[in-house]
Amino acid sequence: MNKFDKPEKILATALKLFVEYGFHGTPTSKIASEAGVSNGTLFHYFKTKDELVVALYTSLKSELSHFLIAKISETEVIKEKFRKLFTCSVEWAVENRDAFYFLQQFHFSPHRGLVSTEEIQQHSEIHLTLLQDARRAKVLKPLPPELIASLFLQQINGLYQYLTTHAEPVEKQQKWINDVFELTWTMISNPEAQ
Amino acid sequence: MNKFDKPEKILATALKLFVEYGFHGTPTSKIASEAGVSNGTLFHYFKTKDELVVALYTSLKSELSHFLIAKISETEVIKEKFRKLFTCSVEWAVENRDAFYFLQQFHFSPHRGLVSTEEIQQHSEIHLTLLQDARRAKVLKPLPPELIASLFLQQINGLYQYLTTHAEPVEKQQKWINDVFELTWTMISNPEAQ
DNA sequence: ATCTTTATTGACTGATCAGTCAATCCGAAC
DNA sequence: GTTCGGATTGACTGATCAGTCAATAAAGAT
Repeated sequence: MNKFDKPEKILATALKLFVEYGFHGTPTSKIASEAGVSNGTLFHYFKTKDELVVALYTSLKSELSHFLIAKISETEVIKEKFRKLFTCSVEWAVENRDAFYFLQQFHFSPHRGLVSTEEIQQHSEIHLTLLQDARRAKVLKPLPPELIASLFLQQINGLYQYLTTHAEPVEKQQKWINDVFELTWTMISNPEAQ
Repeated sequence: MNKFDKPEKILATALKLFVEYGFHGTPTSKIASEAGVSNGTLFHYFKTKDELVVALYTSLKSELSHFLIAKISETEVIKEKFRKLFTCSVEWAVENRDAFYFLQQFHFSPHRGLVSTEEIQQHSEIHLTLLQDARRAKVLKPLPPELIASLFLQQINGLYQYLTTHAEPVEKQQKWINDVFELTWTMISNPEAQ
């Protein structure tokens, strides 16, 4: 194995094990051995176990973030940007179940406090700017932006939950994703304007 | 302290500590000492730490469940039942932040597998029967019931998230709760029938 | 070729902690 | 007042595991 791959391999292995056994249930020794490196190497790249957990979180967050930014910049109309954001988020979540699950797991763990607020906000920058654009264009209901953001994100979550627990053919999945997006859009958009 | 209070006191203390430090970050010894009992007493009432975690989960779940059932049985019209279910869930969540947070934390932890599927379903019985009633009355959109349930639950979640991170006067909170319920209802209900 | 830095190893340690247990305590029953 | 079963205690243990370290190897640098 190329040395440059090792930290990546460690992160990938940690993800798999954390999702299966939790942070506590996964000893660093097991991560190291399953990743095919020695105990010491793991601590060479990540000073502590906590640092490894946080590194995994930021790595996945920015992966998702870049993926979404790339997809969204292709479109122009605001509603279509929202649609892209929605569908791509769900698709990424379903195709990277472990990663998406881990992000939730992390969110509801004390490790969350180890990530600075700025870093967290930097990753939801897309959502915020898109929301501001929509606000300026007056296409949104008169609700607090943060509330709209929260509802929007939880719709993605709800869909992820459903799709990962009910096996369905891909076309059906696509249909639900589009249907739920339309419902969500009706929910948050202002019928008066636009 | 009355001996009958001890298991309850242990559960309450565990809740507080689990939310603050996580399952792993909370030694049983700390739970015992903060609850004002000895190490041995804790293990007298709960054979293992895992059993304590699961006991806390089922205890909170059934507390919420009974609370909701009591509130809902007061009303008759289906939409009003949904409204009650929604508003009461959110209010309970906001007034029992730690408890609601813990339920999520538990949900995204390996402990989840320790609770039998039947037990989990038993606790969401209200949601399921209400959903079946609504289905029979044909007031819902033609989507899979589980998908509707998931979206409904995540709306509660999104609102909880917003309300717990943005301090607002109680009247405002009430307004958002009602507004979001109406939005949710429009989202899941069939405008044709009713 | 020599020197310096960085990567890698795995045996080791010190601390932590879940769970045990023998001993006491307490209250209820009769 | 004696008996008996559960409640309570806290010191103790065996196992686990995060993180160290001294030694070795490999990779660059000049």
